[in-house]
Amino acid sequence: MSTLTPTARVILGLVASGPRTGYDVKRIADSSTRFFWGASYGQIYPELRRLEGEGLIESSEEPRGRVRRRVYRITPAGTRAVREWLLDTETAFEIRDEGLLRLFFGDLLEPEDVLELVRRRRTWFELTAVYFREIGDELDVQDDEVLRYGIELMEWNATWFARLEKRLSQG
Amino acid sequence: MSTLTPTARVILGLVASGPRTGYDVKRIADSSTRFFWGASYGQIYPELRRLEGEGLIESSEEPRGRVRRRVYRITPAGTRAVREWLLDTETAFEIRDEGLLRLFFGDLLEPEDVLELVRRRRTWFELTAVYFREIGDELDVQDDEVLRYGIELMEWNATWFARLEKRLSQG
DNA sequence: CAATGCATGTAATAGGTTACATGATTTC
DNA sequence: GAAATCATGTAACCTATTACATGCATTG
Repeated sequence: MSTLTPTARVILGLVASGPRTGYDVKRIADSSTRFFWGASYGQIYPELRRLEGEGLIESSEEPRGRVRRRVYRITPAGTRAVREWLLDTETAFEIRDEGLLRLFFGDLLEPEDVLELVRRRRTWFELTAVYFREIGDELDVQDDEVLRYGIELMEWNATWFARLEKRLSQG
Repeated sequence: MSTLTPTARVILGLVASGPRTGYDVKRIADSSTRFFWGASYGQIYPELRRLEGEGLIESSEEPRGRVRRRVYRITPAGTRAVREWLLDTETAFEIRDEGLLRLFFGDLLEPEDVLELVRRRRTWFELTAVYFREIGDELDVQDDEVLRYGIELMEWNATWFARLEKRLSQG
């Protein structure tokens, strides 16, 4: 049983959700999983071939006119692999947040600079929350738990930094 | 002006906070910035030499007994570089969350499996929140905004997944 | 005297992005 | 007929982790 990379699992999951071209995978990932696990072309096309080599997906040429086009579909072995991964207990959770890093080194700055940093951060989270809401309205996916999580996480962050802002400006 | 990698900035920030050996940097990063930006030995030692080569830090041999030991200190140019970075507006924010990815592909699972997944996630966040609190108690850093953020973020997540759990089990 | 901690380092490998090249089709 | 979208791909590069090697000092 080969161990798949996280990106391979994203790709496998997307193909398991329906027949996809490499281009499809990129497009869908960019508008959904991107926020918690992205994928670039440099990964997608080689990985699709690798997954096919391992028998987890299979493909057929389905050109549109004269545009060559390869559609991938999940195999029974692929379905088993996806389910196995989804039921696995291992949990990778990682935040890479440069703003938080800056706050951590706040002692190296003047108090007013820290305040400005916090203010910018609050604004950024507010804007991102709005942006996520717009995605939901456009795609009309009110029942998407993950998108809901994203929106509420951004809102929580905006609130947290607004509170810190108040504390710092009064403190 | 060379552009520093995020890890280089973490290292630079830690050296700016006080004289450090490579070992110090690793130890401190592991107990603090690790949760939002880690650093491994494979990065630290070469990066310290690179930063010294650029004149942002300088070092001196300060052996303890017969154990060779090189202590790095920030230079004026290094101080300028750190401040410049801290005041920069660019914000890298990234979450890599496999649990969320699993939830996203929930349609590929039976509802009871999704419920179990959500339950495990809730538990994990609860435990992590407790763990973060313990770090705060041990280090006695009640005024550390970043640690506070970590604790509250874990608690918010625990609550969010508890709510989802309820929603799913009631249908 | 064993285990743990302090201390430095590197080679191999993994994982991923960026930037580019190519060309058809559809939409405005 | 220009621009956007669909579609596939790769070479070069960057960043980072893992696993290992080495050895002294301190603590129980």
